[in-house]
Amino acid sequence: MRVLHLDLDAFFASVEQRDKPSLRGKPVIVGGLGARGVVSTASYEARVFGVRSAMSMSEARSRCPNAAYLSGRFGVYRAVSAVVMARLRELSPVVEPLSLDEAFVDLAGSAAGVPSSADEVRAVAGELRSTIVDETGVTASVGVAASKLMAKIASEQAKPDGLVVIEPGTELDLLHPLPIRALPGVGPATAARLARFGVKTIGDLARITEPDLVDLLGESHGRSLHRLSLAQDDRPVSTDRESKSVSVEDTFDRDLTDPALLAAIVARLAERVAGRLVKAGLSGRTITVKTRLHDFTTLSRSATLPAPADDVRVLSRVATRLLSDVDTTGGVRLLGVGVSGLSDWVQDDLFVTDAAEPPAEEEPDVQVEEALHERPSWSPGMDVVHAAHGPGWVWGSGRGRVTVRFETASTPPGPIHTFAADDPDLAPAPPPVVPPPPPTPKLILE
DNA sequence: TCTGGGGTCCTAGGACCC
DNA sequence: TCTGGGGTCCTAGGACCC
Repeated sequence: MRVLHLDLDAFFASVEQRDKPSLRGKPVIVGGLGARGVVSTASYEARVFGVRSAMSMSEARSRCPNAAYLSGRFGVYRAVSAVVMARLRELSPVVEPLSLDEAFVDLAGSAAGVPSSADEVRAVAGELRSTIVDETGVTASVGVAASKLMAKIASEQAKPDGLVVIEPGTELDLLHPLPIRALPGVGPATAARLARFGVKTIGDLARITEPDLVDLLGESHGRSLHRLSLAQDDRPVSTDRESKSVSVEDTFDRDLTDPALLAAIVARLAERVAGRLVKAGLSGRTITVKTRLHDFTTLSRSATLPAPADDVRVLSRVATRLLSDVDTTGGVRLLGVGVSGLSDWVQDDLFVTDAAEPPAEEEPDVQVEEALHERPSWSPGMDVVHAAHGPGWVWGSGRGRVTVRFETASTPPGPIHTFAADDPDLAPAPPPVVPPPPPTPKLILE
């Protein structure tokens, strides 16, 4: 009984009810309020009406028209979450957050050591739960068991606002009657596949031999589910998980078709990704553009650079080039830009101390040049122009016209103005104006 | 008005190398 | 001379999780 799993109950909705007493005891639904929003969290009062996470808001509204619909205040949720995580770290430094509202704790990392009896576990977990309610005003469900798997199953059983401790040796009694969907890693597709073989419960699953499961689900998935079905789980609680990708995506209220507009949007998404990379001190080699078409088919196009980049211009150029490989004529409902293959060093650093490196210095420019040659003369989101209104970004282009938004990194957003493509007023900006602002110099010490 | 946004991990095929 | 075998990297897609 060394692993503790904590899950805050209907977290976002609970925070809203805490801060707005008129919402207490009432159905509260937090999610996207736009035309294509989905439910992020439904309070327990809303769940009575069948409202669930990931359900479309339109369905939620028809099931529960009288609920309070809120878009969410993520800054507040982050702050509450930080308080909770801090309490967990007092219990043991070995904490693995899974999201804002969920974390594992390895109690073996605590100064007090692993609680030796179930009573002791109950005392520790009970105190934790009451501290959290006192300090944050939201309730937590807690599970404690010998492994991550069983701790998570236990906290699920404990919901809402409860505590379940699984004593060693009793795991299979609890696990085997549960539906296979209760196992982490069994989603709709895997459940449907297993159902065709009459596998409904975790106990059914445990009776399938490992080779059969591997045949059915593949090497990795088959092996791991076989082990989990027998409550065999030695995955460690790991504190320092480095992020592997950074991405940004937007779903539009209606499908978009204008190629110039799509290109401009991809360029802005690339800017947002670049901003987050720079802020985190990261750069990445592989750039991916995600496109969801009108019929929900999802395509991705990616390109890998010779060296990691975090530069807006590089990311924008590559992303728009990747988008141009996709047939968007039928309409696009979502665009996204992501960067993976991350490094925590920045290639164009001003002070590179290791003189032996790098040939990487030149190579990204080759990519940039290539990308440039494949694009029209005015590139949304990338080219900066200097016209009657002052400096601005090219926001859209095509069909003989160019849309300019008068804004640069150093000026606030200005008006959007449309020019004829051959308008003499439309001149490339002098080089010094080109954003982004110079990054603050970083010194590589190692 | 069906179906968000941020991630992780896996698979499969092809290129390329030894 | 008629066909290996393993490893790595890259791309695209898909399942899954919160």
